[in-house]
Amino acid sequence: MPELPEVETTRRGIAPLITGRRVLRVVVRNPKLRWRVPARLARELPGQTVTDVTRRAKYLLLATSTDTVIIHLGMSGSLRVVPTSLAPELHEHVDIVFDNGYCLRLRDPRRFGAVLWTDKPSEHALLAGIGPEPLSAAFNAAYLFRVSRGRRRAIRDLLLDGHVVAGIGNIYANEALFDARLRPKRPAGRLNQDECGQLVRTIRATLTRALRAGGTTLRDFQNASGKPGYFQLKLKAYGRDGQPCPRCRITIRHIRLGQRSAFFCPNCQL
DNA sequence: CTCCGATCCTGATGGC
DNA sequence: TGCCATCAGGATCGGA
Repeated sequence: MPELPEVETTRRGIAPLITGRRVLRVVVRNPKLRWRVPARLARELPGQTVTDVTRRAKYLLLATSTDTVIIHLGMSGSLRVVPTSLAPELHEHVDIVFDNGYCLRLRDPRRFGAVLWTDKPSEHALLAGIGPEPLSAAFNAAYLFRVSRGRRRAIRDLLLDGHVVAGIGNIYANEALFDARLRPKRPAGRLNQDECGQLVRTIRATLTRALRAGGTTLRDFQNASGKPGYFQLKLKAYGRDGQPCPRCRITIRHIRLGQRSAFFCPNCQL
């Protein structure tokens, strides 16, 4: 489940390999992803040179002088730079072929990902309105306190809302709440300023540590070199139901919150 | 405005 | 052994 650390790990892996490379062609073996891969992509991109590889929330943005390719890894997506001659495997749906014999290859078994084209990224519906990056100064205690006022929804769900804060998925939301000693279902509007500050700090720390470990690999995630991340070894709450809390040894509990799992220690998270 | 459920998809897993 | 149901979940959409 690529969240911010996994997408950023992917960005760092592919950026040095494709920046400055000219696109020869785009091969779309299966256009049916979360949204249909636009035909315009294969028409417009050839001949253009990748000038920049950036990330916003969980979106990877490949920029040329005039266009931007938007890539989302969904739940099961991964990107690798491989020799163009290497035969694609099942679920390897899109290649962006470069002038040096290599291509950027998207694998996405569950096809929740996306490959889109835009010439005005700042106005694109998916990118406009995204909340602040959690590792930026704009995401701070005052901001979280302000946007959570009057909200009755569970704090776990507020953290998953990309319009509130970018790039956090279920794994890191649960982990940050564990470290902040806050229950996933606490109504967001009930957090005081100190708790908001604490949560901002644990979100930052969790994402930073995950980034250092190369992300979390539960099943599908692999970085641009095909290697897994290692943060799953450090998870304290997520997926650990029935096992002892690393703080107090009480058994970690699993509940269903909305449509998703939540994990917490019933003793030390309030 | 806010919130929640439904939706898209495939592969792994567990029960019978 | 095989079959079927369930679950994983990012982000949008529509309706309450």
